[in-house]
Amino acid sequence: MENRVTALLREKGFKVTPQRLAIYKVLANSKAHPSAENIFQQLQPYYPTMSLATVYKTVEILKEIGLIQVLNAGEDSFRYDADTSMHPHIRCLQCGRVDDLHDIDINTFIGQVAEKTPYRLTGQQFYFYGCCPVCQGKPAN
Amino acid sequence: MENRVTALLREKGFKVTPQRLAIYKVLANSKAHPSAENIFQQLQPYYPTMSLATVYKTVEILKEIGLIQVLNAGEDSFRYDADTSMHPHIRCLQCGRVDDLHDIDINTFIGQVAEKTPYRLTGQQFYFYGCCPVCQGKPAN
DNA sequence: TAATAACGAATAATAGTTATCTATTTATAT
DNA sequence: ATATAAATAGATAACTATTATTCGTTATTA
Repeated sequence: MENRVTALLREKGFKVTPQRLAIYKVLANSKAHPSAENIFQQLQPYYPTMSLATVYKTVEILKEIGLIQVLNAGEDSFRYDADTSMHPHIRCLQCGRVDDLHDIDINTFIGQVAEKTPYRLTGQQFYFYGCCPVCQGKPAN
Repeated sequence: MENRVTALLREKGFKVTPQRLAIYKVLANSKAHPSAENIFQQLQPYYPTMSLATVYKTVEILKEIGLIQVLNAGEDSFRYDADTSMHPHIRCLQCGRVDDLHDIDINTFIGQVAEKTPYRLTGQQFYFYGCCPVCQGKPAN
């Protein structure tokens, strides 16, 4: 799996560095859709000299070569997801966690839009909002 | 229509000011989903002393009392929409315009998600991306 | 019309992100 | 392995959207 990243970076003319592999690995091993700040903090113990700018530059590259997707779930910062398959996301308005929604048929929905809009479609993002199971047990803030 | 806004502001304990009515009117008369900066510029000729902070505070209030909805179509700024009905949006990746998508059945899609997720759903936003009819005629940038 | 609570404008502050600069590191060909 | 050229990482400054603060002004209510 690390080879695939290495190969793709080289193929697209980017150099392979430990930082880039580490940042991708954080995303590949997480289902929490971390933000740049988040990735930075997770790597801090292992790469104490790495700067936040490096994280931003790297996720930009990873997005460009199609290894990750960028999420904008109405927060003040972006999140990143190594699962590039097309799937909706859901955010808990109480605790802020963002989860994947899998096994949902999105194709009929997309097909419907494709039929009706004069746009040529190239992509889409679906965001749901609500209260996660954990927070349903807590008193509403 | 202006009476509805006036009444709702008062009812919720907010004062009715010319600036607030003007900002709402800009949104109500537009299908372009303007940003705060945009609203500010449109009102500049008529309210030359109005500050951008006033626009931000006002859209926050308008959102709170349910007169508008806030869009986050993956740009660096938010957009505002006086059409609070639940409808998907589509953004042209070339020129940046954002259009409404109407007459789309979103309920089966939402129903499907409601069934599968353990979250309690409270809302959703659907964003499509592509190339608008105008830009399809232009050379790709 | 007076009292009071909220507001608008100006400004400063904040936060996320991007640009710049230079020493260092990677890739490639010897 | 090593030298070389190109790209990168880190530090820092800059930038932009948004939010907070302050104070004179205005809308509401009686």
